[in-house]
Amino acid sequence: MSNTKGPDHSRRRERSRQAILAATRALVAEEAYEKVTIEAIAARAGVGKQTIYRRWPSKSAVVFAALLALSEDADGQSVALPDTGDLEADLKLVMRATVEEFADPSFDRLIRALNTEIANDAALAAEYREKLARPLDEVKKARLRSAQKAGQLDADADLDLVLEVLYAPLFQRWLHRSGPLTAAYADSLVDATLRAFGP
Amino acid sequence: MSNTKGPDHSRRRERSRQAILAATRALVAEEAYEKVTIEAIAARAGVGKQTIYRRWPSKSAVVFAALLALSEDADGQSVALPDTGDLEADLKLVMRATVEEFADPSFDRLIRALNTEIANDAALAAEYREKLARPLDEVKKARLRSAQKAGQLDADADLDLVLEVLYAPLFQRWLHRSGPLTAAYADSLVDATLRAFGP
DNA sequence: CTTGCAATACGGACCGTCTCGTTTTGTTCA
DNA sequence: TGAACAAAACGAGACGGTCCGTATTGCAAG
Repeated sequence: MSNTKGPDHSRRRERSRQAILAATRALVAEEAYEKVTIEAIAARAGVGKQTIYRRWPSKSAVVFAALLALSEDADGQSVALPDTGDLEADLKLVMRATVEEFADPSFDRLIRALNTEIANDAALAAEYREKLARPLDEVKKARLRSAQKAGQLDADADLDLVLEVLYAPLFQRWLHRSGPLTAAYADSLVDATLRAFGP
Repeated sequence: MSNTKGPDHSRRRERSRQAILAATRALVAEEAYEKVTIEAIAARAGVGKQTIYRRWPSKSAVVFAALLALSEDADGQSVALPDTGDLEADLKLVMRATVEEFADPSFDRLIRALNTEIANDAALAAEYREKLARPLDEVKKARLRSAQKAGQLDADADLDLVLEVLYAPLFQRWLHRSGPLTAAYADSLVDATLRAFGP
């Protein structure tokens, strides 16, 4: 009954949408961020500027959507942390992997662009926390809760605080380029966190 | 003998320089950062654009110089942390003060602008570390060394790591607006840090 | 034959460069 | 001492360029 009028143009819409997001990711990953303009994205995507403005209100929103789509593709896939029963080993594995991610120039540029937009747009920051940061944090907190049950972590620990102490130093060192991101550094963050919140 | 040629026009130079830096600070503190343009700075300072470009190569450099001048004014003044002999009390005092600083809207905008520029300009980031971050870190590390001698902190602790664990969570929570910055939060960071690096 | 689109023209903001004529400053000489 | 001068830095703003966000147009997918 519903939607019986007119042909289904949603496929065109979806194709151009994907072209725009892919072009945005490509440009952000390879160019200096100030060269990533709406006009450049449109040209790269083979799309009129109006088609971009029809969907998103600003460059920030496009960049965010492009990265959000990335994480949604990977959905249901690796959304679980290892749980071998050894919290220290599992965390070191994850933190070392994180360090390696940040070493990839494309990833670096992507996250740097995202952070630039987020730092100056409170609404976008809220959407980032809701749709990107929080789900990831929940996965990590699930692993920490498992450790609490196993007696490897203080049962009264504030898990948000634990995650901050674990990740924020890494993030800041990366953002400000204030020191090398090595596996040893990842390990020392895990060690410090476990000393602070161990049983 | 040297420098006998040409009159000393440094007074004019210095006056316009100060006008530019003051105008930049005022604009960054009160406007949305994207409205802070070279043309706006020049107009506010009552100065030609060329006078700005004669001294600094980019808006980033002007903004950085404006904030650097601020910190150099306060030089030799409060460049020491309290040392009552009680590390926990002293750190909580300092961290609570930091939390309050971030609550000031002008300070918030200033530091947010600085971070935006720094995150996307490696050369500027290096200058920031050298001239702003490092001196402050040295002051903090001096207090930590005193605590090490007093047996209140692990003598083998990596003091850079201690500072990161202490400050980075606060910085990240502020940057991403991911939670409230309260005195209780400041205290809990000190507590966690001291558990991690205590004697 | 309708609807969404690519392409492109448009006015506006700001960029960074470039003249202008003016003001400040130090020097020279009456 | 002070009037005249030359050098330097300056305020103002014109300029061509890029990108913005909007509006129009003709075409192609459905």
